Amino acid sequence: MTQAPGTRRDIPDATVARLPVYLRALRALTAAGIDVVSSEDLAQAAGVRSTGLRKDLSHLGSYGVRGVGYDVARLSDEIARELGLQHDWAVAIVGMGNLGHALAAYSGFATRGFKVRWLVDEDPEVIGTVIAGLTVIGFDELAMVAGDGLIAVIATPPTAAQDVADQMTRMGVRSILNFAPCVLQVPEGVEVRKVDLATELQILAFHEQRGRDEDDDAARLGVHAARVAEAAR
Amino acid sequence: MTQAPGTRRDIPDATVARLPVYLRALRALTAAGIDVVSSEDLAQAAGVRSTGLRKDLSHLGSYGVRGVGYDVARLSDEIARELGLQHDWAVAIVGMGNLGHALAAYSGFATRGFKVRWLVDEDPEVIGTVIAGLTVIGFDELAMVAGDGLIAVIATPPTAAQDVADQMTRMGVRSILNFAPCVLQVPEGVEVRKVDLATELQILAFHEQRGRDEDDDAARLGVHAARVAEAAR
DNA sequence: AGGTCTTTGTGAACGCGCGCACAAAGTCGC
DNA sequence: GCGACTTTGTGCGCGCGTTCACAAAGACCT
Ligand SMILES: NC(=O)c1ccc[n+]([C@@H]2O[C@H](COP(=O)([O-])OP(=O)(O)OC[C@H]3O[C@@H](n4cnc5c(N)ncnc54)[C@H](O)[C@@H]3O)[C@@H](O)[C@H]2O)c1
Ligand SMILES: NC(=O)c1ccc[n+]([C@@H]2O[C@H](COP(=O)([O-])OP(=O)(O)OC[C@H]3O[C@@H](n4cnc5c(N)ncnc54)[C@H](O)[C@@H]3O)[C@@H](O)[C@H]2O)c1
Repeated sequence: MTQAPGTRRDIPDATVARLPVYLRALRALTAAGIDVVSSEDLAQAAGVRSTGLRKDLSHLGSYGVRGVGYDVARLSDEIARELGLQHDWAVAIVGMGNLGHALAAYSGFATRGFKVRWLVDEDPEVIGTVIAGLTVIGFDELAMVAGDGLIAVIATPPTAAQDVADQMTRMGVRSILNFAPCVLQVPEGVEVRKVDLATELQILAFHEQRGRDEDDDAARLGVHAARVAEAAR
Repeated sequence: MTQAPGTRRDIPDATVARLPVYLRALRALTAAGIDVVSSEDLAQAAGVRSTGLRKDLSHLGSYGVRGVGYDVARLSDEIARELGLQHDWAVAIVGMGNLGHALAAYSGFATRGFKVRWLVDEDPEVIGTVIAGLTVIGFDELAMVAGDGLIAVIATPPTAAQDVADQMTRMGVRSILNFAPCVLQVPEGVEVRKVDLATELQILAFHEQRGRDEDDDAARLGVHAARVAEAAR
């Protein structure tokens, strides 16, 4: 590695998006009692090519041992550090409907560096109720307690999402995960990631149809070939 | 357009991933009573650049009118056709826990070309119960009724996901949306898309930390500059 | 009917990310 | 200790996607 400690490294977005997958695979290896892994095996577990994995890891320094592989614990720590997961991040879920309930009850956040700390809604009927051990609060209350580095999850209807995003950014939130199927306008410096299930299904539908059309083509070509053969004799 | 009707067009993956967003924006315009839109305005609504939007649309043919813009209804139809949304697609949700319940109750699928037709679980306690108007069934029952073009949504714990995927592919499913945080191995020709919330949050955490570090750097540089200034006088 | 003006569609340049090939480095056997 | 073997780290080329610049096409005004 030619990287001085403490120096800012610019890691490609594509690599950053894969680091969580590597981290998950590494945790699974730890749980299985494996403490050294080759790039080939780890790549297999993460569903990528080994050469790509090595290039990704090279961006955070050279923590592998040639002829041996990577120390699972060491690499886990390095990736976690790079992702900023030494400490838990506080999460606020906004919109406690069907989806908000499921998210509040989800145990997968706590094991991966996040603590759902606030549940927020607008409906006076919902505010004050207890969900998964947390009392639902309103925006005014959140504005008073929200600290730096809070991550907001928007699970309101799309009609309310922009308004919610505006309020969150006003109180200093710079990271938003949006489940509402709509485009959010946010100020410079605020990062939005979206999860859109219907969009995912529509992409699947496109390929499903394409596969079906290709089958049709194959059938047509088969018929055509048969006709040619018939005409030829 | 230099494209003969009925010819297979190869549309870039990146474009396919954006078509659903355009379609959603177009539907909103229809609802607002707008029937002609410029690439500039549509791009704004979709959160992309107008030049990129036009290039995307050019892949499906030239349906715009120069000097005017695009006919909203016409373009909606063309995109829906391209995505294979003339008819609804049947969806089976596997794993009726917290997330499965929320998905089954979600109204956003029906309005965007999908019909949740089967709810599947393994637990005998859950099989036979009615959720959102549908009776939960087991795999054996699904295998008997599942038709061609079925899209499977996996909402089971990650430990069960691979097994579920195997069973689904065996019964001919070629499109899977996976919510379990794990990598799925599937045969050639089967398309898997994954939704991993913890991964999304970790990507946000990375940028959040990076922003924080940059603030630190700015502060440090400020201190440094002050010291330099002090030393200079 | 002709001119102007708006907006589309596309060729070309650019940058990024992926895959390949290979050298460097370190381990293990003898 | 030395050689063979394993596995990492990286320079390079290629293909894809995004952006830019501009010409073509049609509407609208006079
Ligand atoms: N349910 C799902 O499985 C699912 C799946 C994908 C996407 N989504 C999307 O997630 C969002 C939530 O879905 P849902 O099914 O939970 O909806 P829901 O109607 O059940 O719940 C919405 C909640 O948001 C609250 N809310 C409304 N406006 C608010 C505001 N301004 N501030 C704070 N809270 C507000 C409401 O009081 C309600 O509790 C929707 O945008 C939906 O499209 C849901
Ligand atoms: N709850 C959330 O908000 C949330 C968010 C993100 C991801 N996830 C992921 O989604 C998945 C489901 O989460 P959940 O909270 O609903 O879990 P859950 O434990 O509440 O429900 C899991 C359900 O799957 C069923 N199941 C288990 N094995 C099965 C099998 N082999 N075949 C069919 N059904 C089977 C169980 O009977 C149960 O009903 C998990 O992988 C979780 O990590 C959940």
